[in-house]
Amino acid sequence: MRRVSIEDIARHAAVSHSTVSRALRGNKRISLAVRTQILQIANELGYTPNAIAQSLQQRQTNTIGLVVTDVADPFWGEVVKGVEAVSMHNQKALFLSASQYDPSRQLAVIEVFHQRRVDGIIVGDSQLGDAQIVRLARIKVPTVFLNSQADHAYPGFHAVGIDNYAGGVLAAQHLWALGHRHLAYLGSTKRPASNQMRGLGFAATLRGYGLPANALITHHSPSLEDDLRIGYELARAIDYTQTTALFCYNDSIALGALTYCRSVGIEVPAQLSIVGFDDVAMAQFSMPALTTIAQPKVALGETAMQLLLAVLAGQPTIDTILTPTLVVRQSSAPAPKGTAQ
Amino acid sequence: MRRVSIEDIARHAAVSHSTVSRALRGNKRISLAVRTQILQIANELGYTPNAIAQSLQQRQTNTIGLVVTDVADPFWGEVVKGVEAVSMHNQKALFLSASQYDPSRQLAVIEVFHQRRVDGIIVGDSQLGDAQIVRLARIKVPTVFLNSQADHAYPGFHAVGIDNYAGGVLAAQHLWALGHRHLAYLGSTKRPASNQMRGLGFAATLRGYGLPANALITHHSPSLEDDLRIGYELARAIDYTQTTALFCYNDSIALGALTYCRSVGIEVPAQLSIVGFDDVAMAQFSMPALTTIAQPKVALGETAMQLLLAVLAGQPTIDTILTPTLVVRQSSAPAPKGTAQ
DNA sequence: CATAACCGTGCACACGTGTGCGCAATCAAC
DNA sequence: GTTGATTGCGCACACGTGTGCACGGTTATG
Repeated sequence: MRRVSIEDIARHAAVSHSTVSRALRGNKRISLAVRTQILQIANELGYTPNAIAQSLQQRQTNTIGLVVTDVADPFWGEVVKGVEAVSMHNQKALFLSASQYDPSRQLAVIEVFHQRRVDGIIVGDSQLGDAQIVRLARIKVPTVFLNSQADHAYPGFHAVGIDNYAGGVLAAQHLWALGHRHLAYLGSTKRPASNQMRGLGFAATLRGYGLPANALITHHSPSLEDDLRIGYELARAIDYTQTTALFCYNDSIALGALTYCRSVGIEVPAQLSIVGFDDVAMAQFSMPALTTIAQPKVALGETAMQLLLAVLAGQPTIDTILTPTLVVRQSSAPAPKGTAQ
Repeated sequence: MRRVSIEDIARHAAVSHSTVSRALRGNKRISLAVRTQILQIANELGYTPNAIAQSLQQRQTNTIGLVVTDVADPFWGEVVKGVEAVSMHNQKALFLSASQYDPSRQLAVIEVFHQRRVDGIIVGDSQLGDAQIVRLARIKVPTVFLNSQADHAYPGFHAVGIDNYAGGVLAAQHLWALGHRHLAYLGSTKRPASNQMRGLGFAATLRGYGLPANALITHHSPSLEDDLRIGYELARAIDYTQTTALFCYNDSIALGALTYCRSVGIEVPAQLSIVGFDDVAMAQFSMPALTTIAQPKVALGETAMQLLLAVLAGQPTIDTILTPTLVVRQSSAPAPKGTAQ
């Protein structure tokens, strides 16, 4: 039942465990004859190095922890994919945990990671409050925040994210250019910061164009339900005798809204334009295909992991803010005639 | 820079590290006075137990490894969610890795897990060949296969999955009852075993009803591309002057097919019925909402993890096969008149 | 009062690995 | 033949934790 260790190999080869260790690591001071013999014995015995013992010795685990809000969310699925790919490629094992949008659970997960002595941590969609951050800062584990919902400006903390405000601006420019003059923003209370920035960029841009304040409606769902359902419910609350365009916090909400529209016979995009956010895989295959503000999701994950690796290597780093892009598809079109002011 | 250990606490409390260890673990033999003092010092010093050292000592890491084909796939996202939830709830940390449908990479990941001395492994969608399985069997780590693509009958190997054949039967019964007499199956070559069973259950049932062989077409995409795109391409190859119903390997393929149909003006379900498989979140929000064979995805992940925990606890276990269910929505309807033979 | 029972704590080892230092043997140089 | 350098390997320790055993001290018992 016991696993084979370098000690066992040493016994078979009639040498000390030190010699075996050096031979396996390719140390030059071990003679070729002994080295090849040891390698062969190791192979015969089916030796697998014990990473736990190595970690203890080296005070480094080659392990990183990733905490996201929900693995089943298509957005985070892609982010995780990016993180995992870079992580794997650099021989780091990846701990994954989900916080279910619960800040206290987010912190709990991080502390478990710390117990496991991960070399670094990536926190997706951080919703940690100040008190929790202070607690976190004490453990001094290099941490990268990915699309954080707050500014965490501490030494040892780094960030990767996208420019949510710019995303809101893009949506506003697009819809304004199409002639829409009564619009609504369907937001998410689960992610307060990014929600606010997207809405702000959207609203400020429209107001800059001269849109009166009462021509822009903002709705946020208070619930923690599935985003698709939230979109469905929020869309139901809109007065479509006026509103001709929806900008949604994300694609799931947009798709939920789209579903509502089709169920009550509102034609998209003829009567109503809908713009989403994220560009999840499904967005290009919905009917009509969804116009959306695309986040480079996989790149976001990759960048976060690369940033963390750079931090671990002691290289100087700077926080990264990626820029979203407008992807025009079929869910947005010129405003119906007679609706412009 | 060094982390605080029980040795440090011992020095502050003027006791030995043994006493500290026992105090922290609540050993009855330590006096209350000493215990409370030690706990306080530990708190002040910001002590966090070193799980690595504990793992080495206990020869158990409280860690499990999960390998799936693609984290960004909505199906696996939900499965991972289930695994993670149970794992977390039982104080086990979860290593996650993706194999990208590459069997050799799947094996490589497993060996990394073994190096890390995980207590158990869950392999999703296993595509390991016999040689690889033999190799795997040598390391003797309790392993659960989840929706495996092959029979891996070895001691220490367990399995959780769904009855793919029964799923095919359900689809056939449903479409036959609606009067469809010319049908097609759109399959996936990426998952040979489940693909075959779903197709077989479908075909055998139809043949049992008396459907002639040439009235059932089967298409498999050879590529490893995105499933949505595969569905789009496969749907394009069908002759719709005859075929009135599609049964698809999974929902992504079905949604891809649906997209194709709408792009060329084929009305679903009036002209064509489509049935998917999996019941991903998106299925209920597509237009029309997708009739599908539902897999209990989260339950699948939960069950796999619970089975693994039972194995680790030395309890007797039996492999589990969950049953899929038919979910009727709007993408399936009676066959158009005049098409029945 | 002597002995036994019990309670609280420390010593020492184990888990598996890597490495600084020393030591013996071989070899080259003068 | 002595010295010095070089090569190949083992000893011993460290990483942080848990635990069997022993040991000293206190209390109960006869």
